[in-house]
Amino acid sequence: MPTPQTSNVNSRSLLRDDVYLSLRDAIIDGTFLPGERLRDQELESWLGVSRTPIREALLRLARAGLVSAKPGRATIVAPANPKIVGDAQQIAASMHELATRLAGPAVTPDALGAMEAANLDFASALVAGDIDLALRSDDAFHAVLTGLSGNTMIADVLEQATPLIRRAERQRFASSAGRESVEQHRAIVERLRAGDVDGAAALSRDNWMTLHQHVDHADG
Amino acid sequence: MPTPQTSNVNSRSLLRDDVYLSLRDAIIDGTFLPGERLRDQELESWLGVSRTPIREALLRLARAGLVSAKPGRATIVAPANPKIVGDAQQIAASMHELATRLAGPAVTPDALGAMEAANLDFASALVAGDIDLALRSDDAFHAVLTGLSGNTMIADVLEQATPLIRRAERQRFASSAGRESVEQHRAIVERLRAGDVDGAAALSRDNWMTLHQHVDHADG
DNA sequence: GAAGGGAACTTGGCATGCAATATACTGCAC
DNA sequence: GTGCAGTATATTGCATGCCAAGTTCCCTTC
Repeated sequence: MPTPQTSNVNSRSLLRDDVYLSLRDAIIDGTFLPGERLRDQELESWLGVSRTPIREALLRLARAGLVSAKPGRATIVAPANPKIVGDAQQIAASMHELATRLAGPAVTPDALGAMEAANLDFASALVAGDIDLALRSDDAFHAVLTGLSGNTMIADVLEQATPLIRRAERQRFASSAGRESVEQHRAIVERLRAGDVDGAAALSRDNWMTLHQHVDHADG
Repeated sequence: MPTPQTSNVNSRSLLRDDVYLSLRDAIIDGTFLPGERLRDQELESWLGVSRTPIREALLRLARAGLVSAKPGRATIVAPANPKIVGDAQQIAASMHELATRLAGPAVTPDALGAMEAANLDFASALVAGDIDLALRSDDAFHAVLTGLSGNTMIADVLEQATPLIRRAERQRFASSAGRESVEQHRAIVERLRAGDVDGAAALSRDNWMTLHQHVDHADG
């Protein structure tokens, strides 16, 4: 469990954001299992903060689909629902397709280099079986394009849709899916280098939809 | 200004949701102007509820980009930024394109009839100059497809991206843009009726991007 | 012994009080 | 007169208390 950092006062960090990140990561990495009840009081003593920032964070998590809050009854970690994960991946695929299309004209050799570097990290992390690093490298790869797109809302939507996907991926991460992704990443960079923005955008979408197929067979 | 409904107790309606809707509509219809300060205390006496549900609603509005919260300083209505509105419209266009593509196979004659009816309401509302009814009819038109898509997250994302667009549209609603939309709606229904899902999806996207052009010249 | 009802406990939603910080104003010095 | 510093106020973030709704368990009754 990550220690809550309450001593960081210079950047005016908000407790509710820290709590959100802590809970989000805990749900993604399986510290809190699907269906598990999240009692305010437990989280209160767990994170060392009051109920207010915790409830604000839980509201965000509920909107992201990671927790399911039944007013007056209970707040539980959202059960792993393949249908919902598929929905989230369709959203993510559309966003990455859009980001790639928008980033196309702004792509520089440096950006392509960064993407290749992230893809290499991704590949070696897969070989080493380091799922954590693999997912972070995957994020880094796509973050190049979302950043270059110039549309800041894309990141907001993705930040809302991706956690659900990540949790499912982590639960059953088929290395074959990862290896396919490495090849798809390479193809995206190649298309961008060739100036084929439409092709790169389609590949970005496919990249997120093919991952979907592996998750689709999961059942919580 | 809408009167706050606090007497509705039968359906376990949450105060924070009522507050969110009230504030959202007030910002969209110009009751609260861009840059205007939103003091918790004022809203407290305004809506007749405590600060807690108000702050929870403001957090949602901040994530939707309708309010800009500077921690410890002030919370203001987000200034009308054409760039941000354009970003939101790219998101909305992608979502509607995706929804149309997904809804394609599930489209029924009844659904097409509902869309045509909504489009007629939309057209007559434009003629009558009833912007409120026009926007609601436009929503009803597209809601048919988002509902048929089977992807519930699409509605969530749209509910987050659309208010920004609606506010801008309302500020300077060129009736010409509306008339173009009527024709585009008709074309979408026609393509769906002909079984051309790809064409309908492309038109759905274009429909939201062309609206964008009219908003783009606005400046807050 | 089983089923129904009621009471107590659990839990989350809402209200309110406290603390910290940013801004603005005022007073003093140069 | 201007610039800086100190203080006061206003406003948000955080903590806590209260209340209603739901669930569970036990007691009573058939």
